[in-house]
Amino acid sequence: MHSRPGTAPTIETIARHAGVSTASVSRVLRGLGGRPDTVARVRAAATELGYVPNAMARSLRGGQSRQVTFAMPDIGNPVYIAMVRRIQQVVRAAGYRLLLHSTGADPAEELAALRALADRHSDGLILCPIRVTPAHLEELARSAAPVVVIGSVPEEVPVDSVRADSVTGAELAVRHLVAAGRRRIGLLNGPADTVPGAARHRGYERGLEVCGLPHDPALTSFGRFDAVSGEAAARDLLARVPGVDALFCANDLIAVGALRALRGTGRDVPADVAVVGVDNTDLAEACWPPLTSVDLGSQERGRLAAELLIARLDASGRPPVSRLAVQPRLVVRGSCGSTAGTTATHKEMS
Amino acid sequence: MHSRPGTAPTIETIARHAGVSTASVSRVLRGLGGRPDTVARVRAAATELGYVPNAMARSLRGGQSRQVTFAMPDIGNPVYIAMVRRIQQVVRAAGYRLLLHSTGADPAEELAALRALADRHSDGLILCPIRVTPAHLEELARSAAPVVVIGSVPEEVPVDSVRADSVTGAELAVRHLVAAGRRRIGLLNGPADTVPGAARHRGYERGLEVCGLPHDPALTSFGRFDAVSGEAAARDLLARVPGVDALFCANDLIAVGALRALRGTGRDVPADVAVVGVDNTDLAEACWPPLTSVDLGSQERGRLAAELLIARLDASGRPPVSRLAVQPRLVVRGSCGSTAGTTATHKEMS
DNA sequence: CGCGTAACTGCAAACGATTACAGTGGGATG
DNA sequence: CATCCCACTGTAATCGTTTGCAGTTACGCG
Repeated sequence: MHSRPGTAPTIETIARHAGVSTASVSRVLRGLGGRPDTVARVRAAATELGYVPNAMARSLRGGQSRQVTFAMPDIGNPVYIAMVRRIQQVVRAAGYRLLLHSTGADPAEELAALRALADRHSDGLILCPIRVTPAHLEELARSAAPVVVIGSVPEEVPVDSVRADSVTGAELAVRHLVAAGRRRIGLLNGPADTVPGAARHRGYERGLEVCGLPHDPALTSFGRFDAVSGEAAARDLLARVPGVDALFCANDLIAVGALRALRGTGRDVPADVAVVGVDNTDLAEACWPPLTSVDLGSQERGRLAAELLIARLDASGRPPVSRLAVQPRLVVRGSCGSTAGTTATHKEMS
Repeated sequence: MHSRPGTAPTIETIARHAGVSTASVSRVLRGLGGRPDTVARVRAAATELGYVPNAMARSLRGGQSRQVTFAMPDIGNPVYIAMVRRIQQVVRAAGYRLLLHSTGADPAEELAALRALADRHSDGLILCPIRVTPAHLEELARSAAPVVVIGSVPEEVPVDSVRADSVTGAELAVRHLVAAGRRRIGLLNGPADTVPGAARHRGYERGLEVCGLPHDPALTSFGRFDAVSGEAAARDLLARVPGVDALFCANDLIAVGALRALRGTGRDVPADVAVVGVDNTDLAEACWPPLTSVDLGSQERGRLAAELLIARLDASGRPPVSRLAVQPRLVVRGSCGSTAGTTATHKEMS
């Protein structure tokens, strides 16, 4: 069983055991010189007693916890898992531990995550908000530790960020559907008052406009960013406008729900209705037909965000604020009855 | 931007500001009495200066970090996400933060997670190992902080654990397939030398035996626990034994791969080949046809593990070792051409 | 042999909070 | 008015580590 409190050897134990001062133990163990015999004795004592430095004491003294937090809306959405994976890679390589915080897309929880930085348990935060309220901006401005936002923040807030170009992504999807001969393209969106919801709506309208198609509000529906909501919204829309020949879904979860609804109402995908999702998650490969999806570079956003944060933490000088954007890429699969594709890039913007 | 180091107010700052000692500040802020005017002054100073107690200092003094770690094999597998979600719920409710560690099913990483407890950055660990080596048992026995294992550990290791009954789960699946009229049932397994791999293999054999079917080793294949491996294994098996009429897959990822292979070789599911997965993840609902899957109670295992850990952390007395087991349950969907089901229970075993 | 220099070492002060202990005051009681 | 009690407060030690500073030692060189 695990050791009783007060049992673990401290630097003091080692010092007594090796007949030197605690200062020497610390120095030897951190590799800062020492006479060969001292080094040997300390090393020996340390291994013999199985000494491990106390991380909390070290953090207190050193002023940093070597931990970073990732706060995301919903751990059930595979797109965030993709981010977590990359973030974990980067931060672990840099010697940081990763704390997780699934906020449930609740602004209050997001603010809590930001405010929690004040207690210094975390050296930095990667925040993936889905709505950005004035309160967010306020807290971002006075945050106690560096924050990197995955998403869009107004220019005037001097915070590192990595955003996807959702608008262009949605436009890409619509144009692809039009190129494939679709004319009555529905939009199954998430909540209208979220940043991604608004952006994808805008991109959808822009896509229609560019292609010279009319914008029929009856083809647009708002719900949540999950499969259950997606299925319900699709059924609704299909009932309301039976002639729909394509559905652009604001994320892959919604798309999966839509596929279910389409099967449930006896339509073939892609023959009767084409479907396109967003995020290019593992789900897109798992479902049937395989889902054409707009890849918003979640992996890359995760990696970049983590790298930005680490850079800011490790840099002694204050690097200038970075605002990165990742370019969308359409990954064509079976659900839209077509085969053309585009490729991804990301570019730095400021 | 975030505040420069040394800027944040400490208990000392508040003390000076309120004209009292640091002890009084601490007491007031922890709600341990005080004269009304003192309380008022301290509270006022604290809010005015935006004081937040330093978590590291508190941890050092208090001897606990109020953090727990969850180490799992693969964050890309939705079954572990289901666990994370529940674990996070429980530990947050108890006032703990959650650290994440995806080990990549690498025993060395798992051992590292165990040993990392020695630096006291985490008060406890929930470990989900996929192999259990003697080294694991050794480290478990001398771990520096409480550990709860999700999975099977030998009786003689006195560690809290929550296990699924994979053997019975696999047996359930096979019996169901036989009841649905299948006779040549293949097994697409993960690695043979893993605990779940071995258990599911055993359950598969037991199922065949109980139903009086011959056990043909040609129908069994071992690979990894992911979709790519599942697809390859399925193609192999189908080429080797064209007459297979059912595939029992050791997890949902493998099953998703198998579905792809079946479609690729022009077979209908469930008409030609029935498919059953394990874990009942979100994927089972997302794919087509919807996947019949053995629910091994991942959500409940996550919850129970977290509760066990919290109980051991908060309890002053040492609670006896708990070994919980969660009962499997078959969730029938379209992929096996049948409609009967069973229900889940879990029971305490020691 | 004396001196300067360099390497090593130990003491003690931080880091920021909690808390045992002792002191202070006020009010109630005799 | 003296006494006791109690609630409150402050001092200082403590958690375990790192690190500035000063003191020690050894060694090379003139």
